Amino acid sequence: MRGLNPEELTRCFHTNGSIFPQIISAFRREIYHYHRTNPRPMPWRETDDPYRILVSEIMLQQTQVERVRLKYAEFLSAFPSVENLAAAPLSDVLQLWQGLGYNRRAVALQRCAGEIVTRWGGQFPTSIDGLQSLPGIGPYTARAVASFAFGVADPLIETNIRTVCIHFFFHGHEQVSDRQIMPLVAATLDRDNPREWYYALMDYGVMLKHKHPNPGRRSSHHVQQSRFEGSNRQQRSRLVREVLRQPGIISQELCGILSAEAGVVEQNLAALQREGFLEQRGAGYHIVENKKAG
DNA sequence: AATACGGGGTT
DNA sequence: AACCCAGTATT
Repeated sequence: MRGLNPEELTRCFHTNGSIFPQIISAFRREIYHYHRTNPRPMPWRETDDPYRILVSEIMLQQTQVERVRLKYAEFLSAFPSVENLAAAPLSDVLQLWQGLGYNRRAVALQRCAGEIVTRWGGQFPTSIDGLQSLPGIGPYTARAVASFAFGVADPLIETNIRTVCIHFFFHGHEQVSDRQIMPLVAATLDRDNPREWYYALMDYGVMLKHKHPNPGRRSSHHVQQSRFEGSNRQQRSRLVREVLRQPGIISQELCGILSAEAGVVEQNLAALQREGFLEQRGAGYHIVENKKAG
């Protein structure tokens, strides 16, 4: 039986504008109790290696845990170290990434590895600012890596944490912004063990979504996504797959295979070049190749 | 502040 | 079919 009543917590928080120590303790007990009694083992929770943690965090952006498990093992087996990833052909990285979604994450991750090797001497930056200066690493991922790899306790928000806070502290509220949620994350954070605390909070959020209509819908940042079938995202992903399958393929052939209009294909090709996926040699399109030293 | 970005699993 | 996903970069 839960000792925390969302209505009561919400009223208490909003009439005082702050949260009492007793409430913080009770909240932590509830979250940690669930975490202890419902373990969710994950390989990236069993390491302190920043490289392994970064790989997991990039894969987990907008992607569910169960879908990441397999790719994660495969990826680390293919690219066991940051040096290894930095030196790998982008086409290998993209090939392995297929099925995970959001290919640009793979491009960013490899660039990130390159910068860590060349600009940071192979050592990960340990500060949030240093991490966030790297490609593909934003406010959440910088703090996640800092917390999970280096024990840095700094408030962070992602979808599960948002869900938990809205459920307990914004009962009956709509259009809740992250700006409103952040003080709660900061106040309740277990500064002695941010890593375990965040794991627990995230697991609790996942559970809540199974038991209630997703409280995350009451976030002001919640957006309904456009359909994938027939979208440009779909075209673009097929285009990348085709260039992986047939390096050097030309625009005209792509139009045929994808049964798409030339204008659409040209536009996607141009965007993929700008974003560092593709390069054109003669008429043919290739996945970008590493510059060779010497 | 809005959009684009993947793709598969769950309801 | 709709909904969801350990977000980020660009407009």
